[in-house]
Amino acid sequence: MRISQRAERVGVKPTTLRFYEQAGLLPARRSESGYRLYDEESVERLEFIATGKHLGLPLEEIRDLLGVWEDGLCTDVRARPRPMLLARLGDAQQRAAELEAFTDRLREALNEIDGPPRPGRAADSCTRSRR
Amino acid sequence: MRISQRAERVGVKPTTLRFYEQAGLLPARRSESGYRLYDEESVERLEFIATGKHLGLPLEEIRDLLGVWEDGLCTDVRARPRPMLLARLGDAQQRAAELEAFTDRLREALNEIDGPPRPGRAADSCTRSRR
DNA sequence: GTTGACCTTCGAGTCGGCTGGAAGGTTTAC
DNA sequence: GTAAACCTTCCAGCCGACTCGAAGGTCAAC
Repeated sequence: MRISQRAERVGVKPTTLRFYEQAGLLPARRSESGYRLYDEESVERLEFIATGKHLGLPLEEIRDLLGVWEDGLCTDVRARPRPMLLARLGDAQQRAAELEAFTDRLREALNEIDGPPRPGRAADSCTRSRR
Repeated sequence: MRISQRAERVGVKPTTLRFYEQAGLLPARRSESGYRLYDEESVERLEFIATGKHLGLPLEEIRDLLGVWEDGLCTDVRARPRPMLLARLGDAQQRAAELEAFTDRLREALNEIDGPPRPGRAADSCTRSRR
């Protein structure tokens, strides 16, 4: 599959795929004439990249993590990715906690908007002070 | 409290606070001579900003959400922020799911690294194909 | 065999989010 | 009263992550 089709199927632009290749995130085979060729594995990688990006990881980090999936489980590299995985795991847990606090705040705001109008709170009581 | 102290106390640079003010995220009172002055509320706002950033929201979005906390609960603006809050809530839930899937993959990789060496898998079986 | 869609590389541009420097005003301590 | 530390505005620069355009090669269809 060539670059345009792959790009379209995952919802990005061909330039982005070229950029990812250059950044070491998405290797591509080449045809005889030099065209990039993508197989199904590239979809998996691109989904992984999308998730990492959505979680706010920089491409460099995503590239390293991809390296862990891709060929990181061989004995000779066993030791290397461990600290990174642990660090990322810690991040992810912290982020999950933040996310929960954040959704709580959002829900709270929604409740205040949607809930029954509270008697003690007139419209003109709206000041800069919160809660 | 002036800009340097506030910046130091929340772990950012004064330039960043000025940038946030200019971007409409962090208003500041001014002294007679024009110095920015920050009260305790600014810490709350900055924590909120930090969380939003950590969740990957653009500053523009964070600014709008801050507007909701800040003065969004008055009757005359009740209707406005609701769709945004719902959208953000949806995002947050989706993100939480992604985060969980991601930590699962991290843990899985750690298990493969740390776990007992599996007999059927020699060091030279390390190929590009995954799992 | 030429047209048009697609591909290549390379280099420059864009955008968000800062970051730093210059030129000058204020405050504090000696 | 002056030096150091801090503040102001303004404007230019940087970094990550794309995004685009130019100049040219490839390939399928007519």
